[in-house]
Amino acid sequence: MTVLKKSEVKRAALVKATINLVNNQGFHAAPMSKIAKMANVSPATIYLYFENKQDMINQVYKEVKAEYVAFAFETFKDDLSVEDGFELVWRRMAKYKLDDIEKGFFLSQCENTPMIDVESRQEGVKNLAPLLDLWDRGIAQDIIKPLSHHLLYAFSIYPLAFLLNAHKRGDFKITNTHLNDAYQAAWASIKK
Amino acid sequence: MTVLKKSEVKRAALVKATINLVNNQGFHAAPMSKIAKMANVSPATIYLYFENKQDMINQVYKEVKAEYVAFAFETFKDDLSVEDGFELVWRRMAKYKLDDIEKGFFLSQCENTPMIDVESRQEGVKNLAPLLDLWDRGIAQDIIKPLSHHLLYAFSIYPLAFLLNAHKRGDFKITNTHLNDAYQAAWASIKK
Amino acid sequence: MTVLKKSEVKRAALVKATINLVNNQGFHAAPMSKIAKMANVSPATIYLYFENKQDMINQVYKEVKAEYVAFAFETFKDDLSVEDGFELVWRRMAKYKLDDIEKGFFLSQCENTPMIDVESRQEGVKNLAPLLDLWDRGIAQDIIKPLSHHLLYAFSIYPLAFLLNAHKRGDFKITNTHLNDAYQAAWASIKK
Amino acid sequence: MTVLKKSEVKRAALVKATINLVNNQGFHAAPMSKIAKMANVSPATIYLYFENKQDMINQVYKEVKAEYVAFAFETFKDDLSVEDGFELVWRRMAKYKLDDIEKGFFLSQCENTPMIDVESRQEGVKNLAPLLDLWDRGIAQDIIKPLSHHLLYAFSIYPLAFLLNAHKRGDFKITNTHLNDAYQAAWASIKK
DNA sequence: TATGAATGAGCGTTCATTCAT
DNA sequence: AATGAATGAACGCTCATTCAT
Repeated sequence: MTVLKKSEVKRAALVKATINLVNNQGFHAAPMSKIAKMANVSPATIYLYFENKQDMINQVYKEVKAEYVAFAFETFKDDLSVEDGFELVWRRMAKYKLDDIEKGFFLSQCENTPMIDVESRQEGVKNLAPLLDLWDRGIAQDIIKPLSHHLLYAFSIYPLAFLLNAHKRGDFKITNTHLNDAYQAAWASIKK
Repeated sequence: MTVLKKSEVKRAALVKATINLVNNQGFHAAPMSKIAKMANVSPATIYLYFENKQDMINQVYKEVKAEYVAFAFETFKDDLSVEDGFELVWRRMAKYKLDDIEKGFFLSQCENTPMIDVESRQEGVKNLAPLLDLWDRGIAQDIIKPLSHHLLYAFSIYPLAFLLNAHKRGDFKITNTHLNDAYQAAWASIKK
Repeated sequence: MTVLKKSEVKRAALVKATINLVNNQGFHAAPMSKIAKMANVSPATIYLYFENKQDMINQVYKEVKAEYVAFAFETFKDDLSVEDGFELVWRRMAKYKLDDIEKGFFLSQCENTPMIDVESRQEGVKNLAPLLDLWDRGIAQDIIKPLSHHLLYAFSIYPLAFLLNAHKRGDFKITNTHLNDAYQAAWASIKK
Repeated sequence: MTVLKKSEVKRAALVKATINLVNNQGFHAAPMSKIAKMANVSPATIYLYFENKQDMINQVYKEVKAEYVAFAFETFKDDLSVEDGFELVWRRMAKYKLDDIEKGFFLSQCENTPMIDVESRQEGVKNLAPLLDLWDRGIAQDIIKPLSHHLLYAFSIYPLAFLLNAHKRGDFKITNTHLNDAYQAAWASIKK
């Protein structure tokens, strides 16, 4: 509607190009010049939208993470039972990552790298609040083991990243059966 | 008479420096010049021990991975029951990573990065054979769920990487209790 | 309106610097950094105009060679007699090299070096076509010895390079008399 | 016979390796380490025989040049007629270069490069004294044109370098007929 | 005499970033 | 808002040379 619209297009192209390039060869093989070329803009244009490369990576991370979490919780409602709620969220997380492998893989790569700064990572975690609340409810109801959120996350959510990586590398094809098995394993690991 | 050739000392210093620098800032922030400086050698010396940077990273990865797996299986015996065997290996894996956080974290970082080439990764996986055999035995004995090795690994072993990263980042202190809880979760996720 | 884009100025400066440095110390003593400095640009700027050092040398060679040949044939016409045509071209070749000793010497240095790739050299030779045609005409008219073009070139044109080198080195000053003598020798060597 | 003998072998191997490598890719592609490897000695050993790379190249040049000239004049006698003497020397020069193409090509490459220092080049020229004397005799006898030695050399000897280069590059195969033609051209260019 | 290990300096090249328009 | 040209700094790596034995 406004003049800004055009810029949104360019920004989106830059974000997409960044994800694409980082995925294919890692951060070190995603130079600004290539990102610019893939997004069909001048290198200088990048700096109209982002402060620098660090900032760009972090913004892209935060955006994708936010989109991911939003999708995961979109149909979630507080009145669901703990188990139903967890399964719903878990399956939507898996769905998001499998439906948009590029973004899913990008998130996985960011999970362990020091390129994402502390603040961005914390902001990413904050979005998970509804899940943590659900876990706390489950713990209170004696349905879920009374463990640290870190442990619950490590065993029920984090494994998806590994499966996705193996899937993307071609080592392992995630079928529907695998997905069901995986959910069962996730739930088994945290349920009381 | 064990003679430590000077070269082995330098090589070890280089390996250590590589792990250290990669851990602190990621691969892209571990230039050869810094690695050399940290290892107290000339940049040119690196190339007496490694073909190039790629080769260096991969060799370091393979060495650490081999050491890690060797440690994990050191006291393992085939006549252990499936559950005892798994717990033994799991706890030694955790112990290795916690005792030498630097190496543990380095392995985590390597898990997802495209800097490690396919061949090195596969060699790393090959070392896990005894664990896979144990799982197969467990499946045959109806003790462990009949799942793909990828799934078993994702839920019972991979979560350790997440906990270690959080620990290293200072988000989360891994206590003995956590470790026991974690083992319970790992076992719960794969046991029938 | 002839607009000299800034870039053409820089490119020309780079070409000039390359010729200059290669002449003074040979290819191995003409590092990109020195070339950049002499041309008053950043090292990185070179790569906006040339793909790499090889490409640069070859482009410079081809340009100078083309300029040289263009000059040599500028006033040549097909209706000249064989002898007049040859003398004209020969003298203009000599004039070009003596008027711009730097370029002349550069061409000499390129004549024998493996730094010039096969393709560039062949392109350089292609430009000589009118001279080869003239020789063929001379052979047909029984004015010139029926020799391979290589032989005709070796004895009538190539010697200029030697004289130029000696001149540049200061061993030998090429006077007008020398030039006339040289032409006589060149003609004597190929005329029937 | 003496201890020196062994070193002569190594020295000779180094000289040969230098010629070989310089020929194949030019000076810039003949690093000391490769030369050492090809001569089956340690890089450090080179410095027992030569002061540094410059010195090495120059010594090799001087040696080959001396050998070449010695061969050329070996059967030459002062009582030969000017024309017979010239033909004899010319043909032996050609023979040397064609019989040992490696050395012949090496000399050609040295002819124009600034890598050979002034002193070495002059020493190379000094060896040609008998030829220059012959020319002077020819001039006195009114058989040869009264030209500067530089001119006589440029037209009667230097062309061989061009033919050899073309031959080595594979552009042009020097046959016996070509050789005879070449001699005729050489003589024609300088004879009165 | 001879070496393999080691090196500082410097190579060709690329990078994230900025400038002039 | 957008750019292509330009850049200083730094990269991975190689070189001629020296050192310890």
